[in-house]
Amino acid sequence: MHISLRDHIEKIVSLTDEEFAFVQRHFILQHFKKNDFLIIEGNPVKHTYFVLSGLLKLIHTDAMAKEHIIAFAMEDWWESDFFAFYKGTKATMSLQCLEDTTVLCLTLEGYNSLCSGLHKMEHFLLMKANVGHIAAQQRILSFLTSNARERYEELISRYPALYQRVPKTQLASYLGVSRETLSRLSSNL
Amino acid sequence: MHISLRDHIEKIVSLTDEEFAFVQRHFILQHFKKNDFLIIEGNPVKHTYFVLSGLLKLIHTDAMAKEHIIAFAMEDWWESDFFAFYKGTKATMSLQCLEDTTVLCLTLEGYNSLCSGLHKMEHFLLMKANVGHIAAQQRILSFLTSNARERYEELISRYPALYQRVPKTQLASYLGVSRETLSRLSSNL
DNA sequence: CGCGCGATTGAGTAATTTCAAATCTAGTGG
DNA sequence: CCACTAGATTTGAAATTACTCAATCGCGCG
Repeated sequence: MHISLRDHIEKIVSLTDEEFAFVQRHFILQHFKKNDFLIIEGNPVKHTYFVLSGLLKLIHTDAMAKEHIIAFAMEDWWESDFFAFYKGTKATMSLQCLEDTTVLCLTLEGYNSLCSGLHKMEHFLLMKANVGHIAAQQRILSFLTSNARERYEELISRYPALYQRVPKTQLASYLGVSRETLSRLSSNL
Repeated sequence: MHISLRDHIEKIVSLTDEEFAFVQRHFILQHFKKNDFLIIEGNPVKHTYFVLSGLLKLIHTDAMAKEHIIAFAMEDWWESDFFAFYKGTKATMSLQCLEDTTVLCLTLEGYNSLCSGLHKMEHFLLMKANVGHIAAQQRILSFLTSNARERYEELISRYPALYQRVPKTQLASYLGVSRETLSRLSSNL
């Protein structure tokens, strides 16, 4: 039960069969098991990933070995350590499976070839980057304006599926509170 | 003493004189005074802005009339309420001058004309959007991993100029702490 | 049954907020 | 030059919020 890459792209730009064939040649299909790493902090970042099914977390591990979740990536999302991916530097974040996950992989060469070979795809990627930027700004805003309880409510109302699919500990790590605090918050809603 | 738009663009893609002339026709130059608003919450968003000189803040005002700073925009930065700009909806953020400021304004039509008329500019804008996305993610990460003192130190080490140019109250509002807390933090560094 | 993981609860501590008051500073007008 | 004012900053004290550490609970699974 996978999202179709073509449908995903055609939400933004329409493609001929020929064009889509060109696009498709740039991607490699890969399967990962729960807890597998797609990107490991300190290693090079070979790909940006389009999630067909499953669930990923983009994390950073701090000096005290505490894990922080920068983003979840579910079906139909793109994710990577974008800075390291574009710059060719070592990853400062890891990308790990919360569930068995199927992704399409795109290399930087593929990315550039896609942009220069098919204008529409550059436009598509521009729209995607803008959406990512906007989403990140929204999250910053929720850190500024909302306390832990409100952020928790926002999260589960926006992504009800997450509540079912991931342990509360992971939600706490995304919200920036301890698991104990999150537990106390959810007990008296 | 302005940044040159052409230099700014040519950091990423090179342009012929002819191409730059085409680009330039899309922008309007505007001057604003300290405290003026470029975007007002609840109003339509006509432009995205490239800052030539001065300093802006992108803010959201919450239910208790408390102001939160989502971003500063200094020389050489692009800023807008991007969601409202792209979607043509009402602004959920305001954009206001912290100093007298000169900007180049680009409408959505201009943006689209630029993208379709000159491929290189679409690539340029894609790079800019990616940088914006990455910067926003970094800020999320600093909320997750750092306490107020650490965020404050990061901020002034990354943007020492801000320390001089804006009142501490504004820095507090960017960092997500009360001005009193920020004052106590800076007193015992 | 018993293990292991995740979730909960309690108690004490640390960080931050709020509200109020006191200071400080730069600019203005006399 | 001084007095005055508005804005910005600092300080104090009490209240709130979240954290840590430790113990306990609940449940699915071999």
